[in-house]
Order: sequence, then C-alpha cells, then structure tokens
Amino acid sequence: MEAFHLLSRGGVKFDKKKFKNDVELFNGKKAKEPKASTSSHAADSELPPELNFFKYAEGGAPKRKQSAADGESDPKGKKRKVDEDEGEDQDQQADDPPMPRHRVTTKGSNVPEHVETFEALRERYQLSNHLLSNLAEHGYKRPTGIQSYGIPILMEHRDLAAISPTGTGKTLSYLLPVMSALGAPAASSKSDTGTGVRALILAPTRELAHQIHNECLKLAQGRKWRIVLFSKATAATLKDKQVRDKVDLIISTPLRLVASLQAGHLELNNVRHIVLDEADRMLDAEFLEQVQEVIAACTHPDVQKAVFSATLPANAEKVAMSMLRNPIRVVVGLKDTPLPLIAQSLTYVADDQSKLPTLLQYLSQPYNPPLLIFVSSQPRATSLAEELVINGIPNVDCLHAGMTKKEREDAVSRMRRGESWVMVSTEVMARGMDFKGVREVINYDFPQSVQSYVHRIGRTGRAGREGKAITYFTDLDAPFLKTIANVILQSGSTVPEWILKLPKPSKMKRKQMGKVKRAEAVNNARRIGRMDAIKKREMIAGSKRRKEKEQQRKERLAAASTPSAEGTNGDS
DNA sequence: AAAAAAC
Repeated sequence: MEAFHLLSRGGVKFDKKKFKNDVELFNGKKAKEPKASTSSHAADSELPPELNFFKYAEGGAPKRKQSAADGESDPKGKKRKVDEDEGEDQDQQADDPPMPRHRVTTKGSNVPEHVETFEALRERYQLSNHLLSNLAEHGYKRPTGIQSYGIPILMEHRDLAAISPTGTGKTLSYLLPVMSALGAPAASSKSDTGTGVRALILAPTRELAHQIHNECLKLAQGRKWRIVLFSKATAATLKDKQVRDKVDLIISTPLRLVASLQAGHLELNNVRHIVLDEADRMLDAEFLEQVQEVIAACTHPDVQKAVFSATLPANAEKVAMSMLRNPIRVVVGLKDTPLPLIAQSLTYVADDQSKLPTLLQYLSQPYNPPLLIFVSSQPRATSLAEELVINGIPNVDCLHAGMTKKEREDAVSRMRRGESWVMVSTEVMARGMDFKGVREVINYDFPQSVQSYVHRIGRTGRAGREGKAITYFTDLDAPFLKTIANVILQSGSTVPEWILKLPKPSKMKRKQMGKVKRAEAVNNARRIGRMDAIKKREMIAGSKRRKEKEQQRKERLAAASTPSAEGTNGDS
C-alpha cells in the first residue's frame, strides 16, 4: 500500500528494488482490467484491481519506433547543437524504458558547459551535500536534458528561456538552482541576503503551484527554509511584517500575489530569482498584466529571471525575451511538439451528440486507468462526468476551476491515490500536472490551440513512459484539424492521408470563424466531403454504428437494472 | 483564434 501511494504521488519515482516484494505479490494476484459496465467494488480485498498501478511502471504498451528529434535551424545568431549522450530518465533501473535522446540547442553568449551528473554541480558550483542527498533520496540519479543544460545556466545567475517537452523534468531544473542560491534561511541569524522573500515561482493554476510546492519541500527536507504556497490563508498570515520577513521562497499564482501587493501585505524588493513556469500561458493576454505588476515589484537590481515551458509561440517568446537580461535560450527536442512516446490518433465523431456514444463504447472495452478526458468548458466537464456516472462508469471524477478549493484538492488527491479511473477536466489540468499513472488522454473536445494540444496530451508519456492520446473531432473542428494533424505527424504518430490533403485554412477564414462560426464550419465540413467522399461515408457509417450500439446498450442496461441491485459509486 | 484560469 505504501508503495502504491508513493508511486501514484507526483514526482516520486518508482523504485522496483524497494518494492520488489509488493510487485511480486500484486502480480500474483493477477488483477483484471476494469470493465466499465460490470465492475463493482470489492469490499475487503487487499488490493482492489484499480489500485494495481505497477503494471504501468512495468510498461505494458506496445513498443513504438522513435522518430529522430531534430532542432530547427537558424543561420543567424550564435547557436550550438549538441546531441545529448545520456538518457533523460531519472530512475536508472536497468529495465526502465529508455528515454528518447533529444537534441539540445543553446543560444546566447558565454553559455555555461552542461553537466553530466548532479555531483558535477558540487565540484563546479559547490552545490550543497544536503541538496545532493535529498536528490538521491527522492530517486533523482542523473540529470535530464533540460536539467543538465539549464541548471548550470541558472547556477551562474544567468537569465534563461528554457523549452523542453512535457514530463522531462523542468521543475527540478529551476528548483535546484533557486534552492541552492537561497543559502541560509532568512529566519536564521546567519542570513546575509537581506530581509524578505528571495525567490518567487509563478504558475498558472493552483493545482500546479501546489505540485511545485510539494517538489520544493522534497528538496528542502532537513533545512529550515520557509517555503510558502501562497493562498488566501497564507497571504493573511503575511500581513505581519515579522512573519513575512522570514519567508524564503513563495510559490503562487499571479493574481493572488497582485492582491497581496496591492493590499500592502507583501514586499518583493529582496527577490533575487523569479521563475515563470508555463511561461507562454503566463504571458498571454489575461495573465500578462498581473505578471508584469509582480515583476515590477521585484526591484532588486540583481534579480534573475527564468521562463520555462514545453511550448513557446513566437509572440510569447518575444515578450519573454524582452523581459530577460542577456538571456540564454535552451531548446530540448522540438519546440511545440509532443513526445514521440505518446501514441496519438484522431477519431471522427461527426457532431457533438456522437461523442458520448463513442466514449462509452471506448470505455466498454479494457482501458488503462486513470484516463484523463479534456473538455472545453466547466459545464461540459460537469455534465460529461454526470453522463458517465449515469451510464455506470465506475470511479468517475471531475475537476474544473468552478469547483470549490476543497473539491479541487480532493479531486487531485483522489487522482494521486489512484482512486479516479476517469477524470473529466478542463484546461485547468492541461499544464504541468504530473500524474505518473496516466497512460491515456482523450481530447473529448478538440483543443483550441496547438499549445493546448501539446500540453493536454503531455499529461501522459512522462519521465520516459509511454502514453496514448486520442482526439475526437467533429465537422465543426475541421478548420483546425490539419494543424493538429501536422503536429501529430511531426511527433512520429500517423494520421489518415485524407486529413493531410485538406486545404490549409487561411487566416481570413479562421478569423471569420469567430463571427460566422457555424456557417463557416459547415463549409469546411463540405470541404472534407469533397476531399474523399468514400472515406467520409465510411466514417459516418462508423459513427452511426456506434450510435446504434450505444442505443442497444442503453436498452439492455435499462432492462437489466433493478432498483436495489446495484448502486453506482457516484462520486463526481 | 478562443475558453479557462487567476481573486
């Protein structure tokens, strides 16, 4: 049980040696795949089948060939391309899946040499034994690509724009240097770095801030740093200057900080390190002003800034670079591209009504829980979760930002404990969240951008594990289909030929989508029709078959259900 | 290009 809890908690690496006995025990039990329609909760069994996550750690998915990652080329500017010679995996058990080797590109002046090991950081930068032993303690054996290049840059107090795929260890890349630079806790008499908070990490969602905080606490173990996950409650305690002067590091969402700044309950004039996680998200219109206000409050002349993301569109990069001082840019693998480890596919569902039957059909076959399902809005998340519960799918959960803080926290912890089999969520879960067990992602609603697509499906395929991602598309999604199809192709999965033959929608057309969305979409649907009439007929027929099957299933279910017999464990 | 998330 303990093993399971550790495994399913984000960031904790699976250690087969340590849990060998448990694994054997569980394997002996031969847990069955969950069957959505039939399963009921075994009351007293030692290990309910849904808790057998060890099969994921052992990697049961079919092997897929890797496509060689390739950097973009830019004739101008100082640029270096290096092939990483070590894998990216953090646990180095011999039977772990090999991490893909990503190409690393650096750009900027006097780029520090990368490190091959964490120990090298002690020799070169006097990284403390304390941090090194905490790393070892939590299973970090060798630096990943972004860690091996990014950490030295930050250790040398340089500004950094880091782009590295989902699940490749970006969090540690900034936490380790920042914690190393903290030195003595502000509360101690030995502190010589002035009073007040010295480091600031900004993230777009509470859940992500929370997760970063957890990672931070792992590294901080054994030291008396005050690391504050900023919330309404913690913000209130910082009204007292005595208290807030003893804080070393704050992790927060931007608006929370802005509120405290404006109330005069916070000073950031001693901040030496600012990190923007999910930088492109933090720099888009809705967050930008808040972020700029926070940065403006960090008035210390030596403030170091770093931005991290798996995606960084050109305009976001421009904004980021303009904020940084003599920055170094590091790109691991291909920017804005999913990992080849994630097997991606597209599923045609004709229209919105066809989605549910398609999903129910999918869930009636064996699948790998927990399954993460993305929808486009809060009400859709709620109602899809309800539909699934009504249809007898066990252990359905829902998470969106309209829920209360407690509901959100509970949903995340159920997810971490492996109690959720099917998690329906909005964009709130799309970025940064690290649930090690997630092997499958379904985009029930088509993602609104390439960035959204990359981050959503990046919830699987983390730390070298394989994953699977399915994206539903309707006629209305046609204008953006080709863009996503190209991303899928780029990352080594295949898409139907006819989709690639779709004409590229012009910028004009896409603009019009906003205004005359429906009419335009219908046009595009016609375009699909023109492209390959036979293919489309097949798909529509498939969709009809699924609808019919679902109708039959519902009838059977209605016929079979007796009032007292079964209670769905409906916790949505 | 557009919704969600941030308090």
